[in-house]
Amino acid sequence: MPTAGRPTDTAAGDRARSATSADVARHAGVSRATVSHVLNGQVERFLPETVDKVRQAAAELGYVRSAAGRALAMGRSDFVILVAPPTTLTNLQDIVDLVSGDLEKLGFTVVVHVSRAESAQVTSTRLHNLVEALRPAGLVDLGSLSEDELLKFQHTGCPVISPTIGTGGPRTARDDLNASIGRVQARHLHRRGYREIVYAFEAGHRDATWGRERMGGVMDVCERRGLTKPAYFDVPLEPGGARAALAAVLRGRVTPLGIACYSDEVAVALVFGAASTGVHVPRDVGIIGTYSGPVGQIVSPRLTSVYVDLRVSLSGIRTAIAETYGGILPPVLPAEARVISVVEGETA
Amino acid sequence: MPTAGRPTDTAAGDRARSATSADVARHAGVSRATVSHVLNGQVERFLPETVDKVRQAAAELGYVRSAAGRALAMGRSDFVILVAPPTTLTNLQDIVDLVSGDLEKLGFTVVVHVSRAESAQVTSTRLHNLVEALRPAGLVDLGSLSEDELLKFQHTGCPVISPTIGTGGPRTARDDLNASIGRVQARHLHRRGYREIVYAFEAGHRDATWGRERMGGVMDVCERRGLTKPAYFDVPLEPGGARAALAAVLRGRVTPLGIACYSDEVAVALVFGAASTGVHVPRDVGIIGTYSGPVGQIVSPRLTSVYVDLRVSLSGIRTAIAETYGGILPPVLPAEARVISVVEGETA
DNA sequence: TTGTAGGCGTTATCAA
DNA sequence: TTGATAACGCCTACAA
Repeated sequence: MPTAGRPTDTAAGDRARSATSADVARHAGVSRATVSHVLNGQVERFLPETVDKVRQAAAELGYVRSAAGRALAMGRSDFVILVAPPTTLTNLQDIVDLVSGDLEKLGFTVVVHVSRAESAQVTSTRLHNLVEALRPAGLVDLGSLSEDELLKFQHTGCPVISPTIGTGGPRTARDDLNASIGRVQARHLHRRGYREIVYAFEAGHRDATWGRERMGGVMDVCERRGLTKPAYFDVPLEPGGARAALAAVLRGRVTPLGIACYSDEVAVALVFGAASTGVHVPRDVGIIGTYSGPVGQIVSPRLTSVYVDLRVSLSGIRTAIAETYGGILPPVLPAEARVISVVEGETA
Repeated sequence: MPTAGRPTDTAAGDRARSATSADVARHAGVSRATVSHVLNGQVERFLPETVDKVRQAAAELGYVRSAAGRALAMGRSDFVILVAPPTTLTNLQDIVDLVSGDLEKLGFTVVVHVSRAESAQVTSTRLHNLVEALRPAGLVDLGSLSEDELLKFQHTGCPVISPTIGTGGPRTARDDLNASIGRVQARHLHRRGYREIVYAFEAGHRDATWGRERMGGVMDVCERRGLTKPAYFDVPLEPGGARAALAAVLRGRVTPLGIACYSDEVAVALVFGAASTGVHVPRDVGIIGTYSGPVGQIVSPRLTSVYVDLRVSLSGIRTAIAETYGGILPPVLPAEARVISVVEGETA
């Protein structure tokens, strides 16, 4: 409930109250109902002449129907909330592009809700209020919402699209993508001969979205293959800190150590930390990151990393969108399109 | 106009129509008007007992007032649109945190609109529709909107907050921040003894937001100091490409060359490209980036870069928010707080 | 101190 | 083929 004092009138005084459907109706010499019908595509049942008049009037007046009015009448707005995970997503832009491209073609308006850092609790409440207030046509989760939350939102009557639900799979789809990242990392390290594996978080972000899931995947593989249960540690993204962290994990070890990293940044920090300590990569330690932008590939040594194909991993969501709203199905991806693949670098 | 077929009813059937103010009124045994008043802070004029009843009822029913209804009645919603620039903003999260922290304390809900890649034209239209439809309480521009657009939105009656306008300064505030980045880069390179300077864009992103402005700053300094007008070139974020690009600019040169880069990624790519070609940094070429995450600081050699302090550079916007809506002014920053500073690394 | 009534812009229903 | 009319949920003068 805004405490707001009226924002100072900044612009020129002719504050043009935007055109309403009544204005359009008047301008076209028809009734509001007609305007509504025509503008909603019920063109077939009107004289072409009438249709034109209405459209023209609307165009001339720059009429955009009020979301409020429409939402009120329909019980649901045309907004789709895209929930961005509280992760440093280097390519949020691209994701939004892909998703909202589909949706806007269907006449929806995408609005992004970025989860704030705070407690999960607070964040959840904020989103809940947003949903309750906006009555969106849908909620697109990129994978950061828990199943409980998803169900709660669905229960609101708001269709929910998420990797977890959209794929029709069981509750595991989302965890699975991230667990898979971990698994791929672990398998690669193991294949490369590292018999002991640890997991590296970014300092201060151990609870970063999906961190646990990814490490879970690593543990998974280790357990199945009879390796010792992986330890984990935090890496500050700053030379001294990274060096110290690395030194600490290596203390007392003799056999080569494989390090699966939460992100490419963490991995790069470790790689250079190692170099500056005389630890040889990949002989003494193997380091594999998680692709998060080009960083890892423009440095030398080139980072070994796990790449998640955006197009592929989003195709589940895009399909779900198409199914839910009757849009066009996204292009079918070649069978060999892999969501996760290893970028073979020089560090593991 | 959504073509949407009704989204399949997914959840259990007890689709709880959310509580309305009428429900709350009934539940509390008062009239809807009373509910409205109380919930909007007109507490003083009611019996404390009544106030409690209402609040309790609202809480019990999980009542959240409909944005639609409110917007319709008020002519303006409680949403504030935060326009994110079409740039890879590593820390969009942080920015949103800072800005929406202020706003949410005032009862507004922040919603992010990320400009898509497409043509400026299309993007502008999308935003325009969003504004027209949402009738937001305000529009916070992070600096990607042109003055014309800003004015157009203001004209809609929507208070606009932006670096350009918020600071009360002339049209230059925003350009200035970016031009300053360029100027600082150029000055640093010049001070370090590079007598010829060029500008490096990221390949495929020459039109990235602010790229021109930044290069403008570089040219500015060069001109004023009598250096030759800087050339510019594109750097692919990939080892081979970067190497080739570097080779091309260096061809035929003999004196040390200073390179001001659009981003740290570009800078890092060049640094490693140079290393692999036997070009010595910083002796043969000096490279200075623009801080965009920790990348530059975790590699060796540590990148010399220009750092833009988010807190400081956002304080203009936060102040504008406070002034516009009567919130609390952001903490006064120490005088020496510099928006832009040079991170002294080993590459220039 | 509380309630009544009218209107905000749109859509759906039904009558003309 | 069109147009009245009644919701939708909320806010606010104004009346009680």
